[in-house]
Amino acid sequence: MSVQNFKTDILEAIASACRELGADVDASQIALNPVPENQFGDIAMTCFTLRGKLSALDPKALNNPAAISQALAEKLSASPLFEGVKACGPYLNMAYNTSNLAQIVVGEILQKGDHFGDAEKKNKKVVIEFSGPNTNKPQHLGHLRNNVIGESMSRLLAKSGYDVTKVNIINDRGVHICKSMLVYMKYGDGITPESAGKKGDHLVGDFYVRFEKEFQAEYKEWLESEEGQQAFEEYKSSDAGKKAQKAIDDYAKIPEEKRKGKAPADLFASFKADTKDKYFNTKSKLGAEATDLLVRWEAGDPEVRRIWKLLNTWVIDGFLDTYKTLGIEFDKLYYESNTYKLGKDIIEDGLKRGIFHHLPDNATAFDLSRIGLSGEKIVLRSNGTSVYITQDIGTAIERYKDYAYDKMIYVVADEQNHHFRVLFGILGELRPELAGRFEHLSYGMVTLPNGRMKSREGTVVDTDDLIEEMARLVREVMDNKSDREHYADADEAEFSRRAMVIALAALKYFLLNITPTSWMEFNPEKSLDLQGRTGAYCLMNYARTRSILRKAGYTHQDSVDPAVLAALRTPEEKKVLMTLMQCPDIIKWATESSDPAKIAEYLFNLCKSFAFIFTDKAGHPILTCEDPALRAARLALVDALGTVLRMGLGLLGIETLEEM
RNA sequence: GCGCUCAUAGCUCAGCUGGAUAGAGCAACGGCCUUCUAAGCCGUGGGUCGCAGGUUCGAAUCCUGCUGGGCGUACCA
Repeated sequence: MSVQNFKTDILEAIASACRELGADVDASQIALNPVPENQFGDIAMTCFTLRGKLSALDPKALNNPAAISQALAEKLSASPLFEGVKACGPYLNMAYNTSNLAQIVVGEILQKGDHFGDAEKKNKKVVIEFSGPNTNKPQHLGHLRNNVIGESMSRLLAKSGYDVTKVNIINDRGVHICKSMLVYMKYGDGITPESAGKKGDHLVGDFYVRFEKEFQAEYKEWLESEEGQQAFEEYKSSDAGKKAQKAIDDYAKIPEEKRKGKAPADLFASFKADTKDKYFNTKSKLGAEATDLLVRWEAGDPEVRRIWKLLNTWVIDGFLDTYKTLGIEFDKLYYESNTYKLGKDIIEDGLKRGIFHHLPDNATAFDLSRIGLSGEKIVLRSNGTSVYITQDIGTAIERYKDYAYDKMIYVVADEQNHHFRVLFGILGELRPELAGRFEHLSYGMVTLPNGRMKSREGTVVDTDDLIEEMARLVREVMDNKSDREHYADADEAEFSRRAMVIALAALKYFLLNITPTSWMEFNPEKSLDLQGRTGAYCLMNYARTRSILRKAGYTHQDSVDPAVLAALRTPEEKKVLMTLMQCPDIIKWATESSDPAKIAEYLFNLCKSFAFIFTDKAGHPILTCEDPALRAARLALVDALGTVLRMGLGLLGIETLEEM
């Protein structure tokens, strides 16, 4: 008997009771709900939907949910599956037979171990792309959210029976990396990560920051120059300028007490923002130098390529370090420098097939009304060069050649929702057989208490720094613990290993605890917490299970005498059993809804159900339990719970500790 | 302007595809370390689910309108 069969049996018993009362009901149509606290039973069926269906009932009862519930309760009361069935108004409430539940749930978990909850192999290939860093600066908190979501989804998909391939696309080409290269060439003076004592990605990030600083200075000087002032005058009378002025005027008209939201930027500030790119591309000396590097890179200039290669190696080594710390490995790294030319021939082919068309200036475009959107999307510029979407089209099709995927998932922030709608729409037109295989796993931004992270304002939270800070905080808590005897036989290396495991657990749990689609706030003061619903709490409860089992001299057995397990029967034990039983459904649900937060929430609930028992030494003694059968049953329960906890944390990419 | 999206406790977030008295963590307050790890356990207070309608036996959940945020609407990536 497995948990799955048990659930099927219950649905079948209810369906059968319905049939006996004259309704044509199939078990698969029955939906059960949890029962609110303080109500009888564990699981309930709502009887409104059965109105008029139980033809065996007398006419007065036929449309009365309470009567229907009552009739079904009478039919089911003899079932050995339940220790009680009760009609509570229109609800049919059922209480599981606890001993039976214990035998089924604990029995299956002990037997399957970490494979508890595994779905059957689906023989479907999923390629999941995540991380996608740029090689001009280190990864920040936003990337970290992407990384942990991607990793967790990969594990969930594998657990759910898919054949998963994890890929990363490194954006190692473009004007952004040229900016860092330029600073290195101008001021680098032969510096290396070793000589600077820095990770390569951080060093190159410093170059990038230096570029932005120099550029801002140059831009400021221009803005103050006669030419800049004149451009400002022109801006004032331009459409963009008038629009900005109107926003400012409109805001000023609102009475002060009624003003909501942010005030619009002043006219000069909006001019400054509006003109920055134009200045970079047409006036700036530094801009010209960076763009020149890009041109030389594309032409294959050996010196530019050498420096590019050098810096990229530094950065990517830095990224690999960070991935290693995070416990993330990719099956394949794609590099944009190898893929950016892909897609052009596919566009040419699509043009011949009438999917794309030329605009008057010779640019190639896709008519978005073909996919229910409006406007046109340029897929090749008038000069014939690629845009962002061109290479995405090429890469998706190239990857199909590599992996013949049934599904291709892109873990990318929600600011690109529209881009992916367009991309998937175009791919569906180009390759109808691939339509429906693409999914954008869209996630929200991580904000700070005062808004979005802005590199210009230096408010970006760096991933490596954050991990280090978290580990430091964990270490502080460890060092201040009152019961240090638990660490007695650990050495310094073991301390710091544990601190790192806990720190990563805390960060990953924090990021995964919130539904990916929601934007989330990171508050440096409050978010680095080890109390309450956190990764540390889950790890601690796992360590508690291990500690008890160690002290009991317990050794895991794949099967335990059902008669022993039948000793479990308190409401709190039942709560644990019922939570354990949910596990496979939660995994399925989290996978289907692309939401690791459902696992995070589940694990917290599981821990809480155990924490009560663990601390209730008087009511639920385990080690000190005098009844040998009950002691054995509780130890088996602790083993089962620890197993599910370890497996579930694994789905979040969180490693456990035997002691903490 | 148009498209997408969000609005739930003081704060950060859940709410299982319409079900019973809307939950958790943090923060506040009160208990609990001679006994299985106090990074803990137990308890108390705190919500007209943005507003107004509609559908339904039943709405935080579905529909419409409104208000207010956010993102997008590039021959940038």
